[in-house]
Amino acid sequence: MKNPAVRKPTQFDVARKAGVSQTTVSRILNNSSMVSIPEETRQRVLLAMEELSYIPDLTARSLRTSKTYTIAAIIPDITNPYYPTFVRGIQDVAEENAYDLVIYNTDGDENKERHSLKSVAQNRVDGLIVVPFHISPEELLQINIPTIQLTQKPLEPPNLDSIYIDNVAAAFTIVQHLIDRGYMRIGMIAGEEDTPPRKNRILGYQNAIALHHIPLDEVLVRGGDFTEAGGYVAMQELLKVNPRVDAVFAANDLMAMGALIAIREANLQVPADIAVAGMDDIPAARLVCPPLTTITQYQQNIGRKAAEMLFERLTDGSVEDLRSVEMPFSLIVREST
Amino acid sequence: MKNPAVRKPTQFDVARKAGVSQTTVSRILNNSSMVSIPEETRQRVLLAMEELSYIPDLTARSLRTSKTYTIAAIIPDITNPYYPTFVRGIQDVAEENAYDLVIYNTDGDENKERHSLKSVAQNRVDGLIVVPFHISPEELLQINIPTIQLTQKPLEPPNLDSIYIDNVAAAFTIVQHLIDRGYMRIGMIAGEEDTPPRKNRILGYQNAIALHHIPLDEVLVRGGDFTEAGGYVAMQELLKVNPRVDAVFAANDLMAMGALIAIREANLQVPADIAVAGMDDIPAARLVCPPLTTITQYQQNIGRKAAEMLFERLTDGSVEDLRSVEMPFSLIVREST
DNA sequence: ACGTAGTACTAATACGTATTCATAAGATAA
DNA sequence: TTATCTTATGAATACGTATTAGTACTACGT
Repeated sequence: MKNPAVRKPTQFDVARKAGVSQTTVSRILNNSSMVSIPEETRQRVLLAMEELSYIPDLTARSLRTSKTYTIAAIIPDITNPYYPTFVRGIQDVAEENAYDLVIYNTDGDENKERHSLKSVAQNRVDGLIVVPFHISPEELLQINIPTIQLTQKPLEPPNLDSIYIDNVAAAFTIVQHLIDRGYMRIGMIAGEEDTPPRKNRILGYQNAIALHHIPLDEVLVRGGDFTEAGGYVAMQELLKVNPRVDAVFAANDLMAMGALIAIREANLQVPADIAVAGMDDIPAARLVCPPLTTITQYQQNIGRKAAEMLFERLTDGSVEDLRSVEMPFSLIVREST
Repeated sequence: MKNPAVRKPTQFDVARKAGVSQTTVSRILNNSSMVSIPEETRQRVLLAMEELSYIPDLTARSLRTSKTYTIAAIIPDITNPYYPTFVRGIQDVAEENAYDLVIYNTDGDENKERHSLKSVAQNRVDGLIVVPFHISPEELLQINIPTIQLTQKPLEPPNLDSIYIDNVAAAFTIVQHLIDRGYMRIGMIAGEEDTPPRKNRILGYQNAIALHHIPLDEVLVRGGDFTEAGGYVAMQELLKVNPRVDAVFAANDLMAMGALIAIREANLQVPADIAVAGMDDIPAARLVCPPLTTITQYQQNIGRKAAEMLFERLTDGSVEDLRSVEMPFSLIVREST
């Protein structure tokens, strides 16, 4: 499989073959315009490279230039349908810039987040895009590489570039939609404790409820861990606690889908008996039945934008002001409400 | 954001601070058991590291040791729901081995596949897991690093480690299931031309059809590009070409879901009028309606196994025989058939 | 008393590259 | 003709680490 006998050719090998110095080879590779090289020599060297099938060693190059041509993304879980599109957005931009992407999954776990950061700090990457659940901006600042954060709102104070959607407004929008539709007893499945999305989405929910003097009762429930199973359990609890609930807002689509199943098992109809709204517009949202009303965040765009901001930092280097970019969301009404 | 003034501390800085040589620092870091270091010295050095918040430079380390502690995965598209779980399996094993993972998306495009390979060849990674659509084993051998391939069947000749599920048998199994259920006019949505999965799944389909002397007609259709949209169009064509079709086997779940939509729009019932079966058991498969009968490949296990095989090569180094590992699949019967 | 065997270190080097500094030959200017 | 400027090239070095090849110094057996 691996042939240890043959050493990979280096610039020295190419140089010897072409009858020039390693310096010249390097110059041709990077076509340094500072220095003139006759076409004849250039061709001779290129030919030698070809014949030896020389491939530059990125590691050595990195050591010399302090550039790894790699960026990192720290996300909770690629298995959560929210993230593949987000990551793909990042990756496309990375590729356009001839960069690689390494991915860390933290499962929203504090230790894993820290661990990922440590890895990133070892000069492995030139830049970082992170979806922080527990890590503070201060910790991110410490590792001292260009970083873009996905946050829930503008950073205060803004000590790091960030990109966010207004989760409070988004949650408000979808609950408002439920109210407009005439639903009055609106429960919420809120997701895991101590996570940033949970807090803001609850806030938006409460704002909408308060604004319309809707009887709040005690319909607010925690919903597991942003998974479908969590949503399923939470919905069962909701139905037990308050059987009169006529609509449910789940803090993400996965939980909304779990809720759909729980409702079906309770022999109730969606949306006739209970309306269900989710959030994120994951690909499956339009495929379940009934198709899910939700909020799209245009994840791929967020990924792209984050990466673009990062590369501006990487290439431009001009330390402009820190930016906090708000991204749009929009309501997608389908048949579940 | 980035403070260029402060140079990151190196082993030399630590050494100076602790009053020892850089050699000693390196020894302590790698706790080379070949050499004895008194506890007192060790503590002094560790303290110095702590105070300077020294972090080893992976790039330099890589150059010296020729190990990058990174592996690569080349896959078609992380946005295709088949792959996140597969990747997660790889990543979990990588993490257990303190390795990072970099991901390349090829979109099944030949140029992008080649391009990813080039990147991998630059000594960026210690090993590679690849889902090849167009790349030949010979090309993979050329880059001369430990590689595990996800294939459709045992390699012939086996010049590279591979892991596969028996796609022919899997397709046969699910078509057999349709036949058992009494369906007689079974169409297939086969996926993109010139792709390995397509060929084998068609073969399995044909085997089952042939075995039972089922009238074949001309119900076999190409189905776009393994996407839901492709499945949608293909199903429409199928219905037009042969309105009497009473079951459809789609070569993956995404296309099956597209088919479900096309069928719904034609005012037909699943499975009463037409049964639909997919393949892959992506997470959404059980959430659509009706829930999809399909074949699971246990993608996460495949990812894990591939990574484990890779790390055996990486750590053990003993060039054992090449392996071709078959992974299990199983039929999951839901309400769509 | 003297060789031998640890013990506790260090100096020097190599990994493959990009870059700075230097140089020799030819071209141009004076 | 001589001084200066280009052009074309190379030698030497640094990036930060792991490792090889020493070097003192102490302990110990005989």
